[in-house]
Amino acid sequence: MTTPRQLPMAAAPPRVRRDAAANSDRILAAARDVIRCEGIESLTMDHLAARAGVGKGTIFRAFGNRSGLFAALTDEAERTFQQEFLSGPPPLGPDAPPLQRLLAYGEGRLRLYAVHGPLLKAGSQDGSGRFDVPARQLSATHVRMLLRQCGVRDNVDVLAEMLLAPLEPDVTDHLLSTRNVTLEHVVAGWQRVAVSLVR
Amino acid sequence: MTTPRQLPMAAAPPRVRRDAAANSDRILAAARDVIRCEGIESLTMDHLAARAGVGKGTIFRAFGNRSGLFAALTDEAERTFQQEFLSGPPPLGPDAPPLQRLLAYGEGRLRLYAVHGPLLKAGSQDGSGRFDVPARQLSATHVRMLLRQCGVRDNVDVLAEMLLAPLEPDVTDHLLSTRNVTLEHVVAGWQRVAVSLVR
DNA sequence: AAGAAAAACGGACTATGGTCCGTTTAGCTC
DNA sequence: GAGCTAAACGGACCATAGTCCGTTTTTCTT
Repeated sequence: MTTPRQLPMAAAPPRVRRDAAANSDRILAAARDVIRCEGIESLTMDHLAARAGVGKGTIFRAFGNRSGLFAALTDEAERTFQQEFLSGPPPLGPDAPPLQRLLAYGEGRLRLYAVHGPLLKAGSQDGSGRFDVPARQLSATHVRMLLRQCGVRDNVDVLAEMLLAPLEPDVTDHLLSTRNVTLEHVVAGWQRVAVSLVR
Repeated sequence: MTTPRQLPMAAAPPRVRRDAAANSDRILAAARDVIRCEGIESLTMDHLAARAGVGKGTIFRAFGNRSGLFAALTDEAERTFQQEFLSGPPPLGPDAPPLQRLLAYGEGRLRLYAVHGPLLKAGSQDGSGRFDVPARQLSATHVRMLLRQCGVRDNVDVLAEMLLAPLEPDVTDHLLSTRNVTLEHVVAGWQRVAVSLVR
């Protein structure tokens, strides 16, 4: 993240103690285990601490809060997706034209839901703080850049949020569960909004 | 409220006991009082119960949960807005052309935030259940209707949600507080999305 | 007006996310 | 390897939303 770009040996890399790393791993493993065996609604912090053989404080020290834990559970997929849209091949990566990249971004984000649906839903921040997560900020920056590259000049900050808001997991969840709609419909709808906005 | 439109004596009107009604009023009054004097973050259920001179169970019996309480606090403004877009004068009401109504709807919804911002923010349902509130369903139905009247034929369910999602209070709150943006910018951005979608 | 049935009351109780701080341990220095 | 320091640990503790059920009150019936 904030690793210095300079000489690798300078500027104190904040060493991670081995017990801390090991505990984080055990917590994540236990969390996946609980989710698989008992369902996501059984994943309380107390239960998880007991299951991982760890104090509750350790979980909060490692992940900050419940949302941080869920973020960590989906971190690998998120990082992969970030790599793809930052430096991967077309249509997500920088070698594709900007509109194509934008459409691919939305589709990718929505399909992430299809894979990690319950996780994302359970982990979505409760109101405040949802926007402060680094991954979300990166996404916002990315969409703003693509909008500019598509020729949008005015009000880019606002328009980017207008495009990002419908990508939140609960929107897709609602559409899929209560209206007669498939993920393909959601993708197509979002892309239609994006195309017409840029055109 | 839910007074029957038909013959008053038919269809068992579920009588509201007088003590219940009085307590609801006292709770709402106490809530506004606490918010005004001590700030919205001091409005815990225990505190409110003590302040209203009422048991905590009474609050939950009357409003269901914390979100229900906040919904009740903004109920009057919400009902007024509903009246306006269902049967009021143009540009919100049925005598205006559909696109104009749609733009006015978005603006009205966003300006509601300017008035009741903290309330709406604090009361916004925590993830699940946000879509099941009657007011939200009415809004969704309204936007779907307007989209159809604007000539949108395909995927109306999805497109309506794409337009509704950015109207959630936390989006506006984020834009206003962290980016250099005014409510007018938010309104203009949303309207641009709506116009380009329909065109 | 008295009695009965249904509804509402209230506050102790539960569940759960998150904090605090005295104790333990990893990793560095000599 | 002994000792030191900063970091991590862990579980008691706190705050708060929401539930439960014995008690009280309203309102209907006769």
